Amino acid sequence: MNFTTSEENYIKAIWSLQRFQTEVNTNSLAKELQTRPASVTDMLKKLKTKKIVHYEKYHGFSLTTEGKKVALGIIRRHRLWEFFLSEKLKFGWDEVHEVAEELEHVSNKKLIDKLDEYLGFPKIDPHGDPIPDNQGKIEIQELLPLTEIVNNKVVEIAGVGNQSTNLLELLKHKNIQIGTRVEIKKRFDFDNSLEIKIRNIPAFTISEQLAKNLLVKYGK
Amino acid sequence: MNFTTSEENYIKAIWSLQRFQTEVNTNSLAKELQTRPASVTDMLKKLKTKKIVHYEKYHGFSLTTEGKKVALGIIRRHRLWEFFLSEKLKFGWDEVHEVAEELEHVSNKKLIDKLDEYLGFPKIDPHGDPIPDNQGKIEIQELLPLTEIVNNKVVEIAGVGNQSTNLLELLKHKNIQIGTRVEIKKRFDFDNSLEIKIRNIPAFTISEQLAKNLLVKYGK
DNA sequence: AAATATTTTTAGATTTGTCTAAATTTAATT
DNA sequence: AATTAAATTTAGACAAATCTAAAAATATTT
Repeated sequence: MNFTTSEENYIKAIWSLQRFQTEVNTNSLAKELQTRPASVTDMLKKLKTKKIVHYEKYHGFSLTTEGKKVALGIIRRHRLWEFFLSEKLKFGWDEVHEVAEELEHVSNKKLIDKLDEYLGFPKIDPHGDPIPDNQGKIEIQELLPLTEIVNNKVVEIAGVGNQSTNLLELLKHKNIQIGTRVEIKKRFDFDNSLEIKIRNIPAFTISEQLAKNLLVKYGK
Repeated sequence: MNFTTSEENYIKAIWSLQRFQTEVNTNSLAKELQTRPASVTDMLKKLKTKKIVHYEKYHGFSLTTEGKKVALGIIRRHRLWEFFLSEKLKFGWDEVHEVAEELEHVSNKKLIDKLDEYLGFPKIDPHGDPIPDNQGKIEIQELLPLTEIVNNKVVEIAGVGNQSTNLLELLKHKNIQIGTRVEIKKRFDFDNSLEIKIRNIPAFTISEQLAKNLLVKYGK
């Protein structure tokens, strides 16, 4: 089945929200998509008839098995284009998301599979997120927010909590990237800010807000 | 200014038709876009308010200077993607057009300029059409009479030597149009007639006289 | 130049995706 | 449990892009 750009954006947004909150609701989806709750309700009805979401009015919603499959297809396209933009066209890792948002809606399957092959079947996009393969299989990554890590343990940044320009701008300024190794040196109870240390750079503090959005690989 | 996918398709189609027929009319544009004349009229009104076309009702239309500029931007994106698909992703030359039709509507300027650079600033797309540069400059196509082309090379008819009714009648009868792709299969020295092949039609011969008046696109 | 044919435009509907404002349902609080 | 607050949905409207059918303008033919 084919989906409009708008439908795809809804499906993708539901998928994203489902990862962090089991319960997805109309208001949070509206906020995520920068639209109105009434518009979300309208689209949910449509996606229900297409068997993409389970939905009973006033009682929340979630992606069906088919819906998840569709979502992973969109995520695959998005992340492959991000990889292409970063690796081949030399875009900064903080610039790729926005462009990939547009490219992801070109849904020609052959195009995406050939792009995948051309890129060498990459497993991880420039933000550290796993890229689903052409069967929709995705490697599950165990990532924890930096706030959960004990002091003095070196961990590697492997993802970010969201893709907002504001967050990415801040990370760029602070020179934090995917792959950067950090350790927490001190915690300040006053505002829950953290003093962190990156190799070759003097220690500096970051806000609780930021720390929550830095997802790190947790050594098993 | 930004344009919808639909607007861009109209602009591109007008540009294409303008190349071959000085006079573009509602019906031919409707046919080109596989839509209805009434829809064309609606869109023309819209494009007029955006200063993309000169248009007086019942009296034809054409792209403004601005409209031509926009058209060349779309053509540039289309042809760069075609080149990418063919050169990098190894699509067949007959498959690239369809995919490029979708990619061309992603109008991020930085993306296109970086893609151009990555591809080595190509001048010609896989169909032999020139690619406008980032200033919108396009190399004028060199057209050659079919008689100058070697055997077994597929070329596209892009013009005719003269506009006589007799010639046009003959072309119509033989089902040869602008855009028709032909290749020469055999040459007969006796009268310099050519056996030519058009896709889906059995090969047939044409006179030297006619071949001299068929102008074709010559890559490079 | 009158009649006919063709082309183009208008009028009014339809679909998609959105909105506001009001109504309804569910959740939270007293 | 009744009231208030919050979340969600409905009703009705709108803009974009399309369509059909009919009307209007232009072109062609007799």
